[in-house]
Amino acid sequence: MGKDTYYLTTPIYYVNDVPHIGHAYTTVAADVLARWRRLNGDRVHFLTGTDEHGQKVARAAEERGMTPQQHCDDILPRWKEMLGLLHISNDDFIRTTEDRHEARVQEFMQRLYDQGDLYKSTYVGPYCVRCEGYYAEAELLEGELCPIHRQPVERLEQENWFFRLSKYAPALLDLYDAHPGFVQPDVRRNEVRAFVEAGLEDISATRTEFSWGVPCPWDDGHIFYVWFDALLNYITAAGYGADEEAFSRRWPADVHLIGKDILRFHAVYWPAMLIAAGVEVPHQVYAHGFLLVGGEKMGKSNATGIRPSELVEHFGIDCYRYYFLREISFGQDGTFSWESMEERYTTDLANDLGNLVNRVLNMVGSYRDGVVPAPTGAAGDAEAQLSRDRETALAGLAAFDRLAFKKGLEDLWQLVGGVNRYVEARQPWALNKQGADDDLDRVLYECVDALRVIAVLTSPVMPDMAQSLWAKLGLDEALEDQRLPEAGEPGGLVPGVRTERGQVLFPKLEE
RNA sequence: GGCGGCGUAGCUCAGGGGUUAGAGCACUCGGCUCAUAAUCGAGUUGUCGGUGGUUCGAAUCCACCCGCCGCUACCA
Repeated sequence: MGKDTYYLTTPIYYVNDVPHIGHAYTTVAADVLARWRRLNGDRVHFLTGTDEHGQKVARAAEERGMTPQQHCDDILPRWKEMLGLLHISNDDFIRTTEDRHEARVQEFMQRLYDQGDLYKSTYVGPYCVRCEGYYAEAELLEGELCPIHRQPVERLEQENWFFRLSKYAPALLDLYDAHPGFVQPDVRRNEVRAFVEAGLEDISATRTEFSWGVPCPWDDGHIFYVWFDALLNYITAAGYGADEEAFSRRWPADVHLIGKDILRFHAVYWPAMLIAAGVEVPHQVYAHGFLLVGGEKMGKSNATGIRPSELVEHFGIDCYRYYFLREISFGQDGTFSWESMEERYTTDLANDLGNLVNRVLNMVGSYRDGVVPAPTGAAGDAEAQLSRDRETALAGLAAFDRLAFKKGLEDLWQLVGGVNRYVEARQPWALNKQGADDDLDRVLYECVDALRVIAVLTSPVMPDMAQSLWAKLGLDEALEDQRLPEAGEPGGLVPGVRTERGQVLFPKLEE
């Protein structure tokens, strides 16, 4: 069995973090991409999960008087709640503390060890005695101080197993050059390439100063460095070493969606590990930008200031999902603000889309008792223009495959605006007064048929709204059974269906 | 310091050697009245960061300068 599945992943989230709009951003984008591929008929496997090992987790657990496992189990629901809140359609959820993961990690690392890619050496790093742990240089405060105790750290040596990363630098450079799409966007690829070209050092792959991790099978007292453990989730969850058939259908992953802060691990360490083990590398690592809040980088301090649940409560889940993808170019940093979210809600969703649905269904209701008529009147210039707008939307949405969500949504709104313009051009209220029944039938049919297409095309981004809209149209088939390109073609609507005006979509926000 | 990127309308941004520089939002005027005072049309605003250069011609290429940002390894 060869690969036949579109496999995409989010990072696995560190349990100690509190879910904030940054995590939600990556996850929603991945979900939209997953739903988009399903809409196009792909078999999709969408993975997310939690990263549960490491010293910080062990410390946090200790402070709470729990075992690390208890601590993780206790916090896990927060992350699962986020997925529920955002209506994420992941097919699997991996925890790095699961047996299916740990056993495969050990096998993978054993393989690297057996073939000589791991060797014992001495790691020297800044160590805080009171923390009983090492820090990254970047974490230290001014003057080599421990960030917690504000006391000088000392250089301490530790015997570790090192991964021969340097050996794979040429292979990595070949990879970046042969597959420019491996790291995206281009800026990020350039960074990664420059980093590797400057020369790689081998990296330590095990730790001994604490024990909360996957045990090293050939050397008691060593556990694997959490990044080796964490990155491997992408293959352990896909069936590596356990279900070779499933694995071969999914791997290599089509895309790992990540934030740019973890680019190096995904674009350097990860492919090097895979190349070493003789496993194919993923097709793409896509690093999106940061969300800025009030002009500042999202950090631990202001991250908790805006909770996804707060925004979902105020704007609704559909607007939440729509806003971040429409407002910000996915590969670049972008600014979140309450005001811009209100603006998107009001202009794009309430005025353009919600009102369009309402005005169309109201006319079908008053002129034809809610029943969609057959398009009897002749089609002319207005219909041709509407058709072009539909083409624009369909062609434009393909931008989603490049993770250019903003561009795709812009083009999709060309159709929303197009239907509004079409209504203005044909003035169904005038046709009704004149008793031009055939023409009116044509217009109403075209409008509802376009709404049908809009429901289909918006469904990856706003699945709830799309479902409500679909229900209003009274169609027999299920929305989730719709597939492109057929469902995007004109005339797919069967005359005679009974529409229901119902509740307005995206009612105006309260002041 | 090195490498890379950015600086275009009030705001967010697109474009990228060639006729009068674009989009959305905001704003102004007009039309319509089916609709969530929604919608549709028309219109206003720019020394395209600065200086110099290449060119018949530069916002678009080059150099330098100013301002901002990213990467420059073992927290995740």
